[in-house]
Amino acid sequence: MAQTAQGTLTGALEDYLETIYQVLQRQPFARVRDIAKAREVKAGSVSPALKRLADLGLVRYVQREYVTLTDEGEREARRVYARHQLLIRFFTEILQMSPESAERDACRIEHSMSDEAMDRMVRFFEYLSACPNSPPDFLERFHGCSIVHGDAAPCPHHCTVAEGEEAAGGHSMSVFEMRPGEIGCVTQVNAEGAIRQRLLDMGILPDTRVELERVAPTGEPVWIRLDGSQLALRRQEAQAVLVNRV
Amino acid sequence: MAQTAQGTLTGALEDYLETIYQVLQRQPFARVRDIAKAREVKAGSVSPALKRLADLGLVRYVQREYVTLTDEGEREARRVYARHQLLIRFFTEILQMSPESAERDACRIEHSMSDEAMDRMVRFFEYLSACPNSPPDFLERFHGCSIVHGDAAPCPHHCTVAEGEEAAGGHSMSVFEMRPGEIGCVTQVNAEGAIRQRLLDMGILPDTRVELERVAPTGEPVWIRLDGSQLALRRQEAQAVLVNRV
DNA sequence: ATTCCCTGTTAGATGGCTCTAACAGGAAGG
DNA sequence: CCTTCCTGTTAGAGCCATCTAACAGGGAAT
Repeated sequence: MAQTAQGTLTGALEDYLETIYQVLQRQPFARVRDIAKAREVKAGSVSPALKRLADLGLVRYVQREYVTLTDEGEREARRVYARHQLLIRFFTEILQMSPESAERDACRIEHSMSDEAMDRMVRFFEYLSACPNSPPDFLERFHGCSIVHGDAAPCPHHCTVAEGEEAAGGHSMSVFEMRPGEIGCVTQVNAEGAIRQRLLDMGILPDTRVELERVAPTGEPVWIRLDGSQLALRRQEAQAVLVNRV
Repeated sequence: MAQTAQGTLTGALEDYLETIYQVLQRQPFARVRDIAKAREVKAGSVSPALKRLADLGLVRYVQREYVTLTDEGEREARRVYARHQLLIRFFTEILQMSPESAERDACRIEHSMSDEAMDRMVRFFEYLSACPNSPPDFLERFHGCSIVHGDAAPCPHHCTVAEGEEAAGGHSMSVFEMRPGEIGCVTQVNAEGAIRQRLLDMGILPDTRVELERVAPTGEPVWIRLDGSQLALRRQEAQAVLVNRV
């Protein structure tokens, strides 16, 4: 995909390495078949990959024999696997993603994540579980909030303390209630499923500035300006975007 | 890199789309040169990419003329760009990564992130800023904790309330203080820089189970078992890994 | 011993992404 | 008018990753 220096450990090779590592944790040997099956790839693709890994000194590979990792290969495999595990935990335990999505995303992101990202993500976990100064029930509160488990009604707390927010400086309302020329700062996208995804994909994210340009005479398509581009929202969409007036 | 159905919007093409979108936000026109410069790619690589984007109906592209996005192209570009912005904010505002790393990681991850991951990440922001039930000073406390701004000494709170943790069930100590056969659950990797990274790369992450196997007579290399593999830790490393006895 | 099957290797093809180098088109200037 | 320069296109090459299909080697069954 991107340009890579030749003879480099590429994303796919990291994947092979990780796969071999995982196979060797379950079995005392790793055959081409096992690797092909685990990676959902044909056997014909595995051989050349092993050859390249052997050239890089990460794998001991005698044709038609079992595959083993060198010390450096195992170190590298552990490195990738550690990222994998960390991402899985972050996606499932913190963000509450489904195991399937977490696995899929982790498999792809583990290869393009910087050391720094890993470092900071670990600190997040450390903070939550090891720092006595952290709110002890943070995750429970987060996951119990209706914002998070999507199928519930809009956050009741949010509605009941709307006056509190107004006191704090902004007016809480939906884009549908804005007047032409008004500017709002998005606080929440109060919708589920396809509508929510459509709004997020448009770039309507928390803390984004939205200006209402005009409303169609029938009231139905609402035109907003965001990042310099114009977007049309249907009634249902406009009502779902909660903002603070600024 | 991976197998892609032909005629598909691939990661690199998404990148071109996003680049065009960004260029068009600054300028009223997008030339091949602008795109090449922004993507740090030679002009010769841009032409065929534009041709493919035009075939997909995402770009209007007349040879030697300016490039513009079709409606669908702009929608797609906004989608990718929204992910980009979200990741940037997450990396910098939550995880406190440097702007450079955040930018680099976001550029690569934005193409391989599921809708679900985006959804849940947005909910995290929404929870922090819109749910009155969330700890209002969560980020301040998190970022103020010595676990997070790495160069500081080990978290003072952590040390002073060690008895509290013991009362909660586990003994807090370092791997260096463990006895052979003992099993510990990692709570914190109390090191910085290369040592920290090395430990994380080995898979020593929060909530990982570590068994102490044996200590060299000189006390210096400590052998541990983790996920079924043996690892050697130097004194400094073993002392940095804080665990709860289980 | 011969045959069959399972496994792994190799060769050839496809597609993506990039580069370099050669070439084309147009505008400005002599 | 011709030259020069800037820009963009094209062709050819390299690398990666995958597939399919043909082939090789070894063990087991006949």
